[in-house]
Amino acid sequence: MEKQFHQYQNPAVAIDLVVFGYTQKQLSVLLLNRKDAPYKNGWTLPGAFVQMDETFQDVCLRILNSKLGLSNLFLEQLYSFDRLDRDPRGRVISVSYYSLINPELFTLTAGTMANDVAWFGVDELPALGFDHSAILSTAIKRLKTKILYDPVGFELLDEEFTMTELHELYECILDSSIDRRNFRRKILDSNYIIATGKRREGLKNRHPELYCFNKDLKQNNFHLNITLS
Amino acid sequence: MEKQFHQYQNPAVAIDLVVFGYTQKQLSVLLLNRKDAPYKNGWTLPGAFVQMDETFQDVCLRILNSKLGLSNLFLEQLYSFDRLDRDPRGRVISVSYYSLINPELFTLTAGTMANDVAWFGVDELPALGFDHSAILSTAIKRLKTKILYDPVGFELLDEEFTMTELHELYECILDSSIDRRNFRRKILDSNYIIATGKRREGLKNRHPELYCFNKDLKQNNFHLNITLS
DNA sequence: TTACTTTGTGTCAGAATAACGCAAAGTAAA
DNA sequence: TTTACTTTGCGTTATTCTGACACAAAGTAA
Repeated sequence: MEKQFHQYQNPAVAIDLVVFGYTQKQLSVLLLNRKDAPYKNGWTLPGAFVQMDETFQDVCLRILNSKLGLSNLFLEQLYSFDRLDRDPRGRVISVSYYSLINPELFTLTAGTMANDVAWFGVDELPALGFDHSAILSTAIKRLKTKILYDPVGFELLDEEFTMTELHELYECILDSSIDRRNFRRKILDSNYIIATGKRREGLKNRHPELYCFNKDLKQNNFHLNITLS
Repeated sequence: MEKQFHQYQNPAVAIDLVVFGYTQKQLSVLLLNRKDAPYKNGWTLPGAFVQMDETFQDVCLRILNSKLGLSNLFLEQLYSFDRLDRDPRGRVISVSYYSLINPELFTLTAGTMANDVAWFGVDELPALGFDHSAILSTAIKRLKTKILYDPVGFELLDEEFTMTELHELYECILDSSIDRRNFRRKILDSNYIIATGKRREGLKNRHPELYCFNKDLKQNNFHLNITLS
């Protein structure tokens, strides 16, 4: 150990999570109402400090565990934030991750740190503590570009979904309208989404076809090149 | 200040830099020969610890300053690395950045921490200390995708360059051959690169046209969609 | 002068794409 | 069941984009 490890104090390192969900045709984010200062009773992204013996992934799972009944979910590093004054308590560097889940598969429970935990539509966000608005913007921007070249959207849907549901998801995230028929063709041409042969129950006669993510497909070009309008 | 800031020790945070250069038709990386343990006399990426009052950018410039006569250069955050055992001295989180420079515009000088500093072609790399091979792979992968949709390649060339030089740069970074005539068409169609009207001196008669980056152009789609072979 | 390489520009067939038509299936209400 | 309407699945077509390649003028080296 050299001087860095003792002589100087190190910045604290936190993980902040942007958990995306999709319900009622709306992209939502999981926020947490803080029980303690700073930003007491204010909304922030869920987060936690990185302890000496924890990897980023450890911390992510710890956060998710204390706020959700978690499962194996999509998790990707987003960006690291470093503004000196981003935390009023002192120097805290934030390494942010984002996650995609289907909210209907989980039940929310506020952990010990929070008064409440809730989904907010990305268009109806409250003011956020720390620099979490900047983190969230970065996450939304990343998601918008990511779904165009990487098949990650399915993480937000049921395992089986209709083409219309997938289409609405893309229109919602990209915040623009996409021609229904061209979208279908591009999605199916990619071979990443395949028909299950099944149709959803609960309607009168026949029902729209169900599709699912093609797990067998590893190496392929998924580049939607979607025309927005 | 709550318990995080005193009761627990925080991981150290370091910045590691991948400085790319391009000379003799080869993509190179700046490496540093360490004077002290760990990895004494071994090669690593240049790096430094983040002090309490420094932003990431501050640290990047500090590193570059002590190793190069630096100017305003392209600098972008790459990824944050967190393996518990990535530094034998103890827990160190690394936030990596990468930078693109034209090596001919700078002169290297080894700082106090290093025996030597040198350029290595990305195909002739020595073994690297810490997890720096992983950082470097991440940087190369990022660069390969980035030049396809963002006009950053010019950072590696002179302000004025021939179409052939740009073409060779792309073939070198992407490690594949690109049809010369289709490349030219796509580059010029993008309007990001324009002819200067000038021709390079020093040859017998007439010389190939010079081009430069179009600074006036802010919002445009630069998507090369290059066919590799 | 000759033989060769480099550079600038064009052509063209085939692929990809945006825009849009249409009919069958599903739904809701009388 | 009939009627009016919406949703879903599948085509068609004109246009643009792209890859592959030809060719000649300019530059270079003997």
